[in-house]
Amino acid sequence: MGRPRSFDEGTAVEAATALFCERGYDGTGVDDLVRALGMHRGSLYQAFGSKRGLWLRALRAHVGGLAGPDDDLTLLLRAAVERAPTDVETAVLVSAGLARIRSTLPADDDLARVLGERLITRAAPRSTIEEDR
Amino acid sequence: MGRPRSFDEGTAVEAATALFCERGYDGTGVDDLVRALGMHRGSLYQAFGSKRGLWLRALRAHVGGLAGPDDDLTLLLRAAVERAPTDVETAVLVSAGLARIRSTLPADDDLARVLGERLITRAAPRSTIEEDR
DNA sequence: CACGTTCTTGAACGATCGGTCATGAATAGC
DNA sequence: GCTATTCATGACCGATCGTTCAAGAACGTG
Repeated sequence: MGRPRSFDEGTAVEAATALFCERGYDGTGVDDLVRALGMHRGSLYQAFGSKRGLWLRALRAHVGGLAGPDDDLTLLLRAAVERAPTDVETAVLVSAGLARIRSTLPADDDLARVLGERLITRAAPRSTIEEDR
Repeated sequence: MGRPRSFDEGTAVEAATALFCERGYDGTGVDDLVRALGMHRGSLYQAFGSKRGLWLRALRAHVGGLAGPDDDLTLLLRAAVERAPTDVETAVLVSAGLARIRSTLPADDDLARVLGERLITRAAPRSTIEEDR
């Protein structure tokens, strides 16, 4: 019973994921989330409890969807570097994500190489995939 | 001429480096820096221009001191993931740092593996080096 | 000693931070 | 139609953000 929700929770989590990928956890304000998700502050806090709650939801979904080394690893990288050292729950989810990717690789120690490659690509001054022109 | 500085710039940059390593860029407030550096806000801004100025100073020093794959890469990792995507100067310094490490490795593509290993270690739920007990 | 210069000191700024709360609207069961 | 329950709405909170600024103290030079 009660008033029905006017937003789709999955869609909201996806939008939050996109924002967190682009600006990181600390770089994303609740106002940004409110704007991007198209919901109001109160609704956001009622649905997800806190900014961190929404972050964990997004990360959990991201990790659960990981299928192989070619997936987008942006959120996992940000989580590992920015949040894992100070947020245990994030660290646990990151571990799970790493395990998922590792299990799809021929050799266990290929994981480090895959992660390193992604990191190097993302950190390039002009973070463009194409290299010509 | 003029009044002499009451702090050592190198020491201040080192203290800032430690803080940025521990809490990241966004996670470190100017108040934190002021406390850790033992100087006042005005002095900090006069000496380094801005929080970002101090960050770039610290990162530049860190990158310049990189000698091999066994060095502490925390600041470089944080810079690559947290700042490089949105801060061109940071991205350039990260590139320089990566190049320095790569040049000390037998094969070029070993760099990715080294970085990935560090990332995995740092992201572990209990970020401890020892594994027993 | 007076002057120009550089650094110190700490109060103050507007902006933004994450989070809360009271009010009202929409639904289901009676 | 009444009640209970859930969600929407947006104003509001204190805290913290990065930054600026006016005043004064410490130096070298004339």
